Amino acid sequence: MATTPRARARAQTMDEIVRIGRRHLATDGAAGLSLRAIARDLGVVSSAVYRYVQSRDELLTLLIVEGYDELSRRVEDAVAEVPTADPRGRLGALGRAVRTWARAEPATYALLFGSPVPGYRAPEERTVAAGTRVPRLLMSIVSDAYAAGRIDIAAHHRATGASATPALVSGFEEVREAFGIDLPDDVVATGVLVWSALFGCVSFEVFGQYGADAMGDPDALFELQVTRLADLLCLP
Amino acid sequence: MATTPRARARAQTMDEIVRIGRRHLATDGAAGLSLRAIARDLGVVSSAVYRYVQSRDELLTLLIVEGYDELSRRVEDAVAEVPTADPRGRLGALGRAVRTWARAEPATYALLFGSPVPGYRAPEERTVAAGTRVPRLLMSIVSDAYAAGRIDIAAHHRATGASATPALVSGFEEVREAFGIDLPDDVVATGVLVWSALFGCVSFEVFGQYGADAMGDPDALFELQVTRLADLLCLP
DNA sequence: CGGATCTGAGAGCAGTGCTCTCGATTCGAG
DNA sequence: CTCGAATCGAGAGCACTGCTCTCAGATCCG
Repeated sequence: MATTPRARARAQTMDEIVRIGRRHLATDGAAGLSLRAIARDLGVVSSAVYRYVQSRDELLTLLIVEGYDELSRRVEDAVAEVPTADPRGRLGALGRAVRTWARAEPATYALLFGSPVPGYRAPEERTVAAGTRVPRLLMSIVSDAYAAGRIDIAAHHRATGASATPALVSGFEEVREAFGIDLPDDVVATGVLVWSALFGCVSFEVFGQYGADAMGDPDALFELQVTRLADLLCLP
Repeated sequence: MATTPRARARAQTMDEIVRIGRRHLATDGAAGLSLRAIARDLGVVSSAVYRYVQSRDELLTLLIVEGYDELSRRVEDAVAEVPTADPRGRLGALGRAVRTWARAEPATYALLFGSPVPGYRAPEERTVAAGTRVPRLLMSIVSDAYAAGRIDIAAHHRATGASATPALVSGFEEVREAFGIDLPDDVVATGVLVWSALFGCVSFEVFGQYGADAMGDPDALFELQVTRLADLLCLP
């Protein structure tokens, strides 16, 4: 199908809107994202933008999906460079990729993992697929290591211990299904914890919770944290 | 000094502004916080509130400080109910208190620990003191346990291992000083990790990163996560 | 009592998201 | 090639925001 000039122009304008939106997001943050400002940068009157983007929230959704995709791509590329036989290295690569991207694109990171934008409800059918790629990859790293018998189960049980596992958590069946993994409950739980903890560390750093420069060497601190998270999974 | 009627009225109005602000924060989120709306609820014209609050950011700061204070009070109360000799119980109480408050006041929690409000810079001299009470308490739990010889150092070193400690992290001297603790580097690092991880877990839950109801039983999941974090510190 | 201070009202400026209408352009079927 | 239909940009307009300014009245205090 020969794309008509009009369709071409439309796609081009659409791209440019998202591009300018990304720039404004990086500059002024999510709350400062203004369709009128985008229209100005586009050299067009404000109402014209509404021919392309239904609303401000629609643009937000576009930026969210693109953000997830970009983060996922970076993370997947980084992990792919480490052999499957080195789960600890793969987890480290994943963590470093997340942190590097978050520091490079703090506004987009905040849009994805920070406070939900009030009044904005992400349409799940458009964002979940993009948003689960990273946790899926993390779980697959754990799953591969477990399947290959490379998780020190004895150590894992020594750490988690029957008495230390307070209650059987229901609902992990859905997690197993959603992520296509087959791991025992305690390993799944630890995986979820590592996932949350990783983003907790990155968020604290990106959002400035550590307070100015309280932590002398953020890089070294993060390396240490990632190592401890791998310890938590008893990865070799 | 006998407080004049005018001073009394002023303090009262001030309180009411903050009270209404808190309500709006819970209802519409930080971005939806509008001085004009507050003025309306106060039955006063918009410019009048500027007699009490210098700007919207000033109000934000007031709400932030109050949020930190409230959270800290809850956490300290919860921890105080557990004897010092039970560090694991104290850590659990701390975590549960944070999570309970965060779920009860998601908007305030987001204001404190979510994406930084764009264009808003928290005046450190007013927020850091309030903001460090919880991490200070967490560190003191760890410190007390360590001083009492109740951290299984052998297990801790088995987990962290010399080879697993990638690099010496400089800057922990400042942390030790700021928190008034005297712990070896690896224990400090683990404490910081536990702190970040705890808020990562809570943030993921409050901000809906787990996706709708993917996790069947959030309470049980959190208990499990807190237990694993205590394991990470090798607490008894 | 009377000057100084504080307070609320109101108008106004610049910005926002979003809707509507109205010409002009472009598309595609006849 | 033509003509109706679809698309597009411009502009005005509505309701809202933060914030500033001025003005009149209330209150304080020496």
